[in-house]
Amino acid sequence: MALRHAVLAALLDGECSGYQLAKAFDVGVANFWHALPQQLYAELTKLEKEGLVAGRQVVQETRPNKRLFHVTDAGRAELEKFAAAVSKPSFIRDDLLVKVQVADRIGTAPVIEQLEDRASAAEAKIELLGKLLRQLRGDAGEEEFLRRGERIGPYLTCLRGLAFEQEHRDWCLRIAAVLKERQSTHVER
Amino acid sequence: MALRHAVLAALLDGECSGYQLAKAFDVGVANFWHALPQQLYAELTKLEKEGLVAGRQVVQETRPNKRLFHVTDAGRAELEKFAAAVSKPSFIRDDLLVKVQVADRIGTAPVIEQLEDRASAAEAKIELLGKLLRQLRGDAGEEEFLRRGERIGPYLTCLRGLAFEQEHRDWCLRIAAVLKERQSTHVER
DNA sequence: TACGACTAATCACTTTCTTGAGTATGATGC
DNA sequence: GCATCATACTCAAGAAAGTGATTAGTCGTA
Repeated sequence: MALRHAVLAALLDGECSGYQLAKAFDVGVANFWHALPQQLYAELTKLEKEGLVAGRQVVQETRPNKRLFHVTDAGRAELEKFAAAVSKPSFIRDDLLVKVQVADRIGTAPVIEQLEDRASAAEAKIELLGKLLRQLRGDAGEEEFLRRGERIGPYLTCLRGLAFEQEHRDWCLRIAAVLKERQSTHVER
Repeated sequence: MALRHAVLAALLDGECSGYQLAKAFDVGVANFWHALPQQLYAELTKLEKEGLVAGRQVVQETRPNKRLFHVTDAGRAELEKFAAAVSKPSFIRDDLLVKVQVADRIGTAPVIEQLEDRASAAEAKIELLGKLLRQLRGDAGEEEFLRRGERIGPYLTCLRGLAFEQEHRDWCLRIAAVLKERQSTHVER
Protein backbone atom coordinates (compact mmCIF):
# COMPACT_ATOMS: atom_id res chain seq x y z
CA MET A 1 0.00 0.00 0.00
CA ALA A 2 2.79 2.39 -0.81
CA LEU A 3 1.77 3.78 -4.17
CA ARG A 4 -0.31 6.25 -2.23
CA HIS A 5 2.72 7.22 -0.21
CA ALA A 6 4.90 7.49 -3.27
CA VAL A 7 2.32 9.87 -4.72
CA LEU A 8 2.22 11.92 -1.55
CA ALA A 9 6.02 11.98 -1.51
CA ALA A 10 6.15 13.21 -5.09
CA LEU A 11 3.52 15.88 -4.46
CA LEU A 12 5.42 17.13 -1.44
CA ASP A 13 7.82 18.88 -3.80
CA GLY A 14 5.06 21.04 -5.18
CA GLU A 15 1.59 21.04 -6.57
CA CYS A 16 1.18 19.15 -9.80
CA SER A 17 -1.32 17.53 -12.13
CA GLY A 18 -1.91 13.87 -12.74
CA TYR A 19 -0.25 14.23 -16.08
CA GLN A 20 2.88 15.84 -14.66
CA LEU A 21 2.94 13.22 -11.95
CA ALA A 22 2.86 10.53 -14.59
CA LYS A 23 5.95 12.08 -16.17
CA ALA A 24 7.68 12.25 -12.82
CA PHE A 25 6.97 8.57 -12.26
CA ASP A 26 8.78 7.91 -15.51
CA VAL A 27 12.02 9.65 -14.56
CA GLY A 28 13.00 10.82 -11.10
CA VAL A 29 10.32 9.15 -9.04
CA ALA A 30 10.92 5.96 -10.97
CA ASN A 31 13.96 5.54 -8.73
CA PHE A 32 11.78 4.57 -5.87
CA TRP A 33 8.47 3.66 -7.43
CA HIS A 34 6.96 3.01 -10.80
CA ALA A 35 3.35 3.31 -11.95
CA LEU A 36 1.28 3.91 -15.05
CA PRO A 37 -0.79 7.07 -15.53
CA GLN A 38 -4.09 5.27 -14.96
CA GLN A 39 -2.97 4.12 -11.56
CA LEU A 40 -1.89 7.61 -10.65
CA TYR A 41 -5.19 9.18 -11.64
CA ALA A 42 -7.03 6.52 -9.71
CA GLU A 43 -4.83 7.00 -6.67
CA LEU A 44 -5.22 10.77 -6.80
CA THR A 45 -9.00 10.38 -6.83
CA LYS A 46 -8.85 8.11 -3.81
CA LEU A 47 -6.44 10.38 -1.96
CA GLU A 48 -8.68 13.35 -2.63
CA LYS A 49 -11.72 11.48 -1.32
CA GLU A 50 -9.81 10.70 1.86
CA GLY A 51 -8.69 14.30 2.20
CA LEU A 52 -4.98 13.53 1.94
CA VAL A 53 -4.56 15.69 -1.12
CA ALA A 54 -6.62 18.59 -2.44
CA GLY A 55 -7.00 19.64 -6.04
CA ARG A 56 -7.92 22.83 -7.78
CA GLN A 57 -9.13 23.23 -11.33
CA VAL A 58 -6.93 25.30 -13.62
CA VAL A 59 -8.67 26.52 -16.76
CA GLN A 60 -6.33 26.76 -19.72
CA GLU A 61 -6.95 28.38 -23.09
CA THR A 62 -4.70 26.53 -25.44
CA ARG A 63 -4.51 23.22 -23.55
CA PRO A 64 -7.08 21.00 -21.89
CA ASN A 65 -7.94 22.10 -18.37
CA LYS A 66 -6.08 20.39 -15.60
CA ARG A 67 -6.31 19.74 -11.89
CA LEU A 68 -3.37 20.62 -9.69
CA PHE A 69 -3.03 18.64 -6.49
CA HIS A 70 -1.20 19.37 -3.29
CA VAL A 71 -0.73 17.46 -0.05
CA THR A 72 -3.00 18.49 2.83
CA ASP A 73 -2.06 18.49 6.52
CA ALA A 74 -3.80 15.14 6.85
CA GLY A 75 -1.69 13.90 3.95
CA ARG A 76 1.51 15.04 5.65
CA ALA A 77 0.41 13.29 8.84
CA GLU A 78 -0.24 10.13 6.87
CA LEU A 79 3.25 10.31 5.38
CA GLU A 80 4.78 10.78 8.80
CA LYS A 81 2.89 7.77 10.09
CA PHE A 82 4.07 5.78 7.11
CA ALA A 83 7.69 6.83 7.62
CA ALA A 84 7.59 5.66 11.22
CA ALA A 85 6.01 2.27 10.46
CA VAL A 86 8.18 -0.75 9.66
CA SER A 87 8.83 -1.20 5.98
CA LYS A 88 8.50 -4.49 4.24
CA PRO A 89 11.79 -5.77 2.88
CA SER A 90 12.60 -5.03 -0.73
CA PHE A 91 13.00 -7.79 -3.25
CA ILE A 92 14.45 -8.07 -6.68
CA ARG A 93 11.76 -9.28 -9.01
CA ASP A 94 12.95 -9.53 -12.52
CA ASP A 95 11.86 -11.58 -15.52
CA LEU A 96 15.38 -11.57 -16.85
CA LEU A 97 16.73 -13.25 -13.75
CA VAL A 98 14.26 -16.06 -14.16
CA LYS A 99 15.56 -16.47 -17.70
CA VAL A 100 19.19 -16.49 -16.59
CA GLN A 101 18.38 -19.10 -13.95
CA VAL A 102 17.35 -21.53 -16.68
CA ALA A 103 19.50 -20.26 -19.54
CA ASP A 104 22.01 -23.11 -19.35
CA ARG A 105 19.16 -25.57 -19.52
CA ILE A 106 16.98 -24.24 -22.28
CA GLY A 107 19.22 -22.24 -24.60
CA THR A 108 21.38 -19.19 -24.05
CA ALA A 109 21.09 -17.25 -27.31
CA PRO A 110 17.89 -15.25 -26.64
CA VAL A 111 18.98 -14.58 -23.07
CA ILE A 112 22.34 -13.18 -24.14
CA GLU A 113 20.59 -10.81 -26.48
CA GLN A 114 18.31 -9.56 -23.73
CA LEU A 115 21.20 -9.16 -21.32
CA GLU A 116 22.91 -6.89 -23.79
CA ASP A 117 19.75 -4.89 -24.42
CA ARG A 118 19.34 -4.45 -20.70
CA ALA A 119 22.91 -3.30 -20.33
CA SER A 120 22.34 -0.59 -22.94
CA ALA A 121 19.11 0.49 -21.30
CA ALA A 122 20.90 0.65 -17.95
CA GLU A 123 23.69 2.70 -19.53
CA ALA A 124 21.15 5.21 -20.81
CA LYS A 125 19.51 5.43 -17.41
CA ILE A 126 22.91 5.94 -15.78
CA GLU A 127 23.58 8.96 -17.96
CA LEU A 128 20.14 10.34 -17.25
CA LEU A 129 20.58 9.93 -13.54
CA GLY A 130 24.01 11.51 -13.70
CA LYS A 131 22.49 14.58 -15.27
CA LEU A 132 19.67 14.61 -12.75
CA LEU A 133 22.13 14.44 -9.87
CA ARG A 134 24.27 17.27 -11.24
CA GLN A 135 21.14 19.32 -11.69
CA LEU A 136 19.92 18.64 -8.17
CA ARG A 137 23.17 19.55 -6.47
CA GLY A 138 23.82 22.65 -8.60
CA ASP A 139 27.29 24.09 -8.14
CA ALA A 140 28.10 22.26 -4.95
CA GLY A 141 30.14 19.06 -4.82
CA GLU A 142 28.34 15.96 -3.66
CA GLU A 143 29.76 15.87 -0.13
CA GLU A 144 29.15 19.57 0.28
CA PHE A 145 25.59 19.30 -1.04
CA LEU A 146 24.72 16.35 1.18
CA ARG A 147 25.99 18.21 4.22
CA ARG A 148 24.32 21.52 3.59
CA GLY A 149 21.79 21.21 0.75
CA GLU A 150 18.22 22.25 1.45
CA ARG A 151 16.43 19.32 -0.12
CA ILE A 152 18.47 16.14 -0.31
CA GLY A 153 15.71 13.49 -0.32
CA PRO A 154 15.41 13.20 -4.08
CA TYR A 155 19.19 13.24 -4.41
CA LEU A 156 19.54 10.31 -2.05
CA THR A 157 17.00 8.20 -3.90
CA CYS A 158 18.69 9.05 -7.20
CA LEU A 159 21.97 7.82 -5.77
CA ARG A 160 20.32 4.53 -5.05
CA GLY A 161 18.86 4.41 -8.54
CA LEU A 162 22.28 5.12 -10.00
CA ALA A 163 24.03 2.44 -7.98
CA PHE A 164 21.30 -0.02 -8.89
CA GLU A 165 21.62 0.69 -12.60
CA GLN A 166 25.40 0.47 -12.52
CA GLU A 167 25.28 -2.82 -10.72
CA HIS A 168 22.63 -4.03 -13.12
CA ARG A 169 24.67 -3.05 -16.17
CA ASP A 170 27.85 -4.67 -14.86
CA TRP A 171 26.06 -7.87 -14.03
CA CYS A 172 24.34 -8.04 -17.42
CA LEU A 173 27.60 -7.57 -19.28
CA ARG A 174 29.48 -10.07 -17.16
CA ILE A 175 26.79 -12.72 -17.45
CA ALA A 176 26.46 -12.16 -21.18
CA ALA A 177 30.22 -12.67 -21.51
CA VAL A 178 30.15 -15.83 -19.41
CA LEU A 179 27.30 -17.33 -21.40
CA LYS A 180 28.95 -16.39 -24.70
CA GLU A 181 32.22 -18.01 -23.78
CA ARG A 182 30.46 -21.20 -22.76
CA GLN A 183 28.52 -21.13 -26.00
CA SER A 184 31.75 -21.06 -27.99
CA THR A 185 33.78 -23.55 -25.95
CA HIS A 186 31.44 -26.43 -25.20
CA VAL A 187 29.41 -26.44 -28.38
CA GLU A 188 27.74 -29.70 -27.42
CA ARG A 189 24.55 -27.87 -26.44
CA MET B 1 2.84 -13.15 -15.27
CA ALA B 2 6.19 -14.50 -14.21
CA LEU B 3 5.50 -16.20 -10.90
CA ARG B 4 4.49 -19.19 -12.98
CA HIS B 5 7.81 -19.05 -14.79
CA ALA B 6 9.73 -18.64 -11.59
CA VAL B 7 8.00 -21.76 -10.30
CA LEU B 8 8.79 -23.67 -13.47
CA ALA B 9 12.39 -22.48 -13.25
CA ALA B 10 12.68 -23.65 -9.66
CA LEU B 11 11.14 -27.04 -10.43
CA LEU B 12 13.55 -27.54 -13.32
CA ASP B 13 16.22 -28.45 -10.76
CA GLY B 14 14.22 -31.40 -9.56
CA GLU B 15 10.87 -32.58 -8.38
CA CYS B 16 9.65 -30.94 -5.23
CA SER B 17 6.61 -30.27 -3.08
CA GLY B 18 4.82 -26.99 -2.54
CA TYR B 19 6.32 -26.83 0.89
CA GLN B 20 9.87 -27.34 -0.31
CA LEU B 21 9.23 -24.82 -3.05
CA ALA B 22 8.13 -22.32 -0.44
CA LYS B 23 11.46 -22.79 1.34
CA ALA B 24 13.35 -22.35 -1.90
CA PHE B 25 11.48 -19.11 -2.52
CA ASP B 26 12.76 -17.92 0.80
CA VAL B 27 16.44 -18.46 0.09
CA GLY B 28 17.92 -19.19 -3.31
CA VAL B 29 14.97 -18.45 -5.54
CA ALA B 30 14.35 -15.26 -3.58
CA ASN B 31 17.23 -13.82 -5.57
CA PHE B 32 15.04 -13.57 -8.58
CA TRP B 33 11.53 -13.87 -7.25
CA HIS B 34 9.69 -13.82 -3.97
CA ALA B 35 6.32 -15.34 -3.06
CA LEU B 36 4.40 -16.67 -0.08
CA PRO B 37 3.45 -20.33 0.27
CA GLN B 38 -0.21 -19.68 -0.51
CA GLN B 39 0.70 -18.13 -3.82
CA LEU B 40 2.91 -21.07 -4.69
CA TYR B 41 0.25 -23.65 -3.91
CA ALA B 42 -2.23 -21.69 -5.98
CA GLU B 43 0.19 -21.41 -8.87
CA LEU B 44 1.05 -25.11 -8.72
CA THR B 45 -2.64 -25.96 -8.96
CA LYS B 46 -3.03 -23.73 -12.00
CA LEU B 47 0.10 -25.07 -13.63
CA GLU B 48 -1.09 -28.60 -13.11
CA LYS B 49 -4.47 -27.82 -14.62
CA GLU B 50 -2.71 -26.42 -17.68
CA GLY B 51 -0.45 -29.44 -17.91
CA LEU B 52 2.78 -27.51 -17.41
CA VAL B 53 3.67 -29.45 -14.30
CA ALA B 54 2.60 -32.89 -13.09
CA GLY B 55 2.36 -34.03 -9.51
CA ARG B 56 2.39 -37.36 -7.77
CA GLN B 57 1.13 -38.14 -4.30
CA VAL B 58 3.69 -39.39 -1.79
CA VAL B 59 2.21 -41.08 1.25
CA GLN B 60 4.25 -40.57 4.40
CA GLU B 61 3.92 -42.30 7.73
CA THR B 62 5.20 -39.79 10.22
CA ARG B 63 4.54 -36.59 8.23
CA PRO B 64 1.55 -35.32 6.32
CA ASN B 65 1.34 -36.66 2.79
CA LYS B 66 2.77 -34.49 0.10
CA ARG B 67 2.63 -33.95 -3.61
CA LEU B 68 5.84 -33.82 -5.59
CA PHE B 69 5.73 -31.81 -8.80
CA HIS B 70 7.91 -31.87 -11.87
CA VAL B 71 7.95 -29.86 -15.09
CA THR B 72 6.35 -31.54 -18.12
CA ASP B 73 7.48 -31.18 -21.72
CA ALA B 74 4.77 -28.59 -22.21
CA GLY B 75 6.15 -26.75 -19.18
CA ARG B 76 9.64 -26.76 -20.66
CA ALA B 77 8.26 -25.43 -23.92
CA GLU B 78 6.47 -22.67 -22.04
CA LEU B 79 9.71 -21.72 -20.31
CA GLU B 80 11.53 -21.63 -23.63
CA LYS B 81 8.85 -19.39 -25.08
CA PHE B 82 9.11 -17.16 -22.04
CA ALA B 83 12.89 -16.96 -22.29
CA ALA B 84 12.66 -15.85 -25.92
CA ALA B 85 10.00 -13.18 -25.30
CA VAL B 86 10.98 -9.63 -24.40
CA SER B 87 11.18 -9.05 -20.69
CA LYS B 88 9.65 -6.06 -19.04
CA PRO B 89 12.21 -3.74 -17.46
CA SER B 90 12.97 -4.23 -13.79
CA PHE B 91 12.19 -1.52 -11.27
CA ILE B 92 13.21 -0.81 -7.76
CA ARG B 93 10.11 -0.60 -5.64
CA ASP B 94 10.88 -0.04 -2.04
CA ASP B 95 8.96 1.48 0.85
CA LEU B 96 12.18 2.63 2.42
CA LEU B 97 13.12 4.70 -0.60
CA VAL B 98 9.83 6.54 -0.38
CA LYS B 99 10.67 7.32 3.22
CA VAL B 100 14.15 8.55 2.38
CA GLN B 101 12.71 10.76 -0.35
CA VAL B 102 10.75 12.68 2.26
CA ALA B 103 12.99 12.15 5.29
CA ASP B 104 14.43 15.67 5.24
CA ARG B 105 10.92 17.08 5.18
CA ILE B 106 9.12 15.05 7.80
CA GLY B 107 11.72 13.86 10.29
CA THR B 108 14.79 11.72 9.94
CA ALA B 109 14.95 9.76 13.19
CA PRO B 110 12.64 6.82 12.33
CA VAL B 111 14.14 6.60 8.85
CA ILE B 112 17.70 6.38 10.16
CA GLU B 113 16.68 3.53 12.39
CA GLN B 114 15.14 1.64 9.52
CA LEU B 115 18.15 2.24 7.31
CA GLU B 116 20.35 0.63 9.93
CA ASP B 117 18.01 -2.30 10.35
CA ARG B 118 18.04 -2.80 6.62
CA ALA B 119 21.80 -2.69 6.53
CA SER B 120 21.98 -5.47 9.12
CA ALA B 121 19.44 -7.54 7.25
CA ALA B 122 21.41 -7.04 4.05
CA GLU B 123 24.60 -8.07 5.85
CA ALA B 124 22.97 -11.31 6.98
CA LYS B 125 21.76 -12.01 3.47
CA ILE B 126 25.23 -11.33 2.10
CA GLU B 127 26.72 -13.98 4.35
CA LEU B 128 24.00 -16.43 3.43
CA LEU B 129 24.56 -15.86 -0.25
CA GLY B 130 28.30 -16.18 0.16
CA LYS B 131 27.78 -19.61 1.67
CA LEU B 132 25.32 -20.57 -1.04
CA LEU B 133 27.78 -19.56 -3.75
CA ARG B 134 30.63 -21.51 -2.20
CA GLN B 135 28.35 -24.49 -1.94
CA LEU B 136 27.21 -24.22 -5.54
CA ARG B 137 30.70 -23.99 -7.00
CA GLY B 138 32.19 -26.70 -4.79
CA ASP B 139 35.96 -26.92 -4.99
CA ALA B 140 36.37 -24.88 -8.14
CA GLY B 141 37.22 -21.17 -8.16
CA GLU B 142 34.56 -18.84 -9.50
CA GLU B 143 36.13 -18.26 -12.91
CA GLU B 144 36.80 -21.94 -13.31
CA PHE B 145 33.28 -22.87 -12.25
CA LEU B 146 31.64 -20.37 -14.56
CA ARG B 147 33.67 -21.67 -17.49
CA ARG B 148 33.15 -25.34 -16.94
CA GLY B 149 30.48 -25.92 -14.31
CA GLU B 150 27.52 -28.07 -15.22
CA ARG B 151 24.73 -25.91 -13.83
CA ILE B 152 25.59 -22.25 -13.54
CA GLY B 153 22.12 -20.65 -13.75
CA PRO B 154 21.47 -20.54 -10.00
CA TYR B 155 25.02 -19.32 -9.42
CA LEU B 156 24.54 -16.41 -11.79
CA THR B 157 21.31 -15.28 -10.14
CA CYS B 158 22.93 -15.57 -6.73
CA LEU B 159 25.73 -13.32 -7.93
CA ARG B 160 23.12 -10.74 -8.81
CA GLY B 161 21.45 -11.15 -5.45
CA LEU B 162 24.79 -10.71 -3.72
CA ALA B 163 25.69 -7.57 -5.63
CA PHE B 164 22.23 -6.19 -4.96
CA GLU B 165 22.49 -6.78 -1.23
CA GLN B 166 25.97 -5.32 -1.04
CA GLU B 167 24.88 -2.23 -2.90
CA HIS B 168 21.82 -2.01 -0.70
CA ARG B 169 23.84 -2.28 2.50
CA ASP B 170 26.37 0.31 1.39
CA TRP B 171 23.67 2.75 0.39
CA CYS B 172 21.76 2.29 3.65
CA LEU B 173 24.86 2.90 5.75
CA ARG B 174 25.93 5.91 3.75
CA ILE B 175 22.50 7.52 3.80
CA ALA B 176 22.11 6.83 7.52
CA ALA B 177 25.46 8.55 8.10
CA VAL B 178 24.48 11.53 5.97
CA LEU B 179 21.16 11.97 7.74
CA LYS B 180 22.78 11.59 11.14
CA GLU B 181 25.39 14.20 10.42
CA ARG B 182 22.74 16.66 9.25
CA GLN B 183 20.73 15.91 12.35
CA SER B 184 23.64 16.89 14.57
CA THR B 185 24.86 19.93 12.65
CA HIS B 186 21.72 21.87 11.71
CA VAL B 187 19.58 21.15 14.71
CA GLU B 188 16.94 23.62 13.56
CA ARG B 189 14.74 20.82 12.31
C1' DT C 1 3.31 -32.76 29.97
C1' DA C 2 2.44 -28.57 28.07
C1' DC C 3 4.48 -25.45 24.54
C1' DG C 4 6.09 -24.27 20.54
C1' DA C 5 8.27 -25.32 16.05
C1' DC C 6 8.17 -28.10 11.81
C1' DT C 7 5.89 -30.46 7.96
C1' DA C 8 2.19 -29.97 4.60
C1' DA C 9 -1.32 -27.72 2.78
C1' DT C 10 -6.10 -25.16 1.84
C1' DC C 11 -9.79 -21.49 1.81
C1' DA C 12 -11.48 -17.00 1.39
C1' DC C 13 -10.80 -12.48 0.34
C1' DT C 14 -8.74 -7.95 -0.94
C1' DT C 15 -5.62 -5.00 -3.07
C1' DT C 16 -2.78 -3.83 -6.68
C1' DC C 17 -1.30 -3.80 -11.28
C1' DT C 18 -1.78 -4.22 -16.16
C1' DT C 19 -4.06 -3.86 -20.69
C1' DG C 20 -6.54 -1.63 -23.89
C1' DA C 21 -9.54 1.56 -25.50
C1' DG C 22 -11.51 6.18 -25.87
C1' DT C 23 -12.12 11.65 -25.79
C1' DA C 24 -10.65 16.15 -27.21
C1' DT C 25 -7.67 20.07 -28.74
C1' DG C 26 -3.55 22.44 -30.21
C1' DA C 27 1.17 22.33 -31.92
C1' DT C 28 4.83 20.61 -34.77
C1' DG C 29 6.87 18.38 -38.69
C1' DC C 30 7.23 16.70 -43.57
C1' DG D 1 -2.67 19.36 -45.63
C1' DC D 2 -2.09 15.24 -43.32
C1' DA D 3 0.06 12.82 -39.77
C1' DT D 4 1.85 12.53 -35.60
C1' DC D 5 2.97 14.19 -31.10
C1' DA D 6 1.92 16.45 -26.65
C1' DT D 7 -1.42 17.82 -23.23
C1' DA D 8 -4.93 16.12 -20.12
C1' DC D 9 -7.78 12.78 -18.53
C1' DT D 10 -11.43 8.65 -18.04
C1' DC D 11 -13.49 3.93 -18.04
C1' DA D 12 -13.75 -0.94 -17.78
C1' DA D 13 -12.09 -5.55 -17.30
C1' DG D 14 -9.11 -8.86 -15.95
C1' DA D 15 -4.80 -10.91 -14.29
C1' DA D 16 -1.52 -11.08 -10.69
C1' DA D 17 -0.08 -10.56 -6.13
C1' DG D 18 -0.75 -10.24 -1.25
C1' DT D 19 -3.12 -11.16 3.48
C1' DG D 20 -5.07 -13.71 7.17
C1' DA D 21 -6.84 -17.52 9.16
C1' DT D 22 -7.15 -22.58 9.79
C1' DT D 23 -6.22 -27.71 10.02
C1' DA D 24 -3.56 -31.48 12.02
C1' DG D 25 -0.11 -34.69 13.25
C1' DT D 26 4.90 -35.02 14.87
C1' DC D 27 9.05 -33.88 17.20
C1' DG D 28 12.08 -31.84 20.55
C1' DT D 29 12.66 -29.42 24.76
C1' DA D 30 12.00 -27.16 29.06
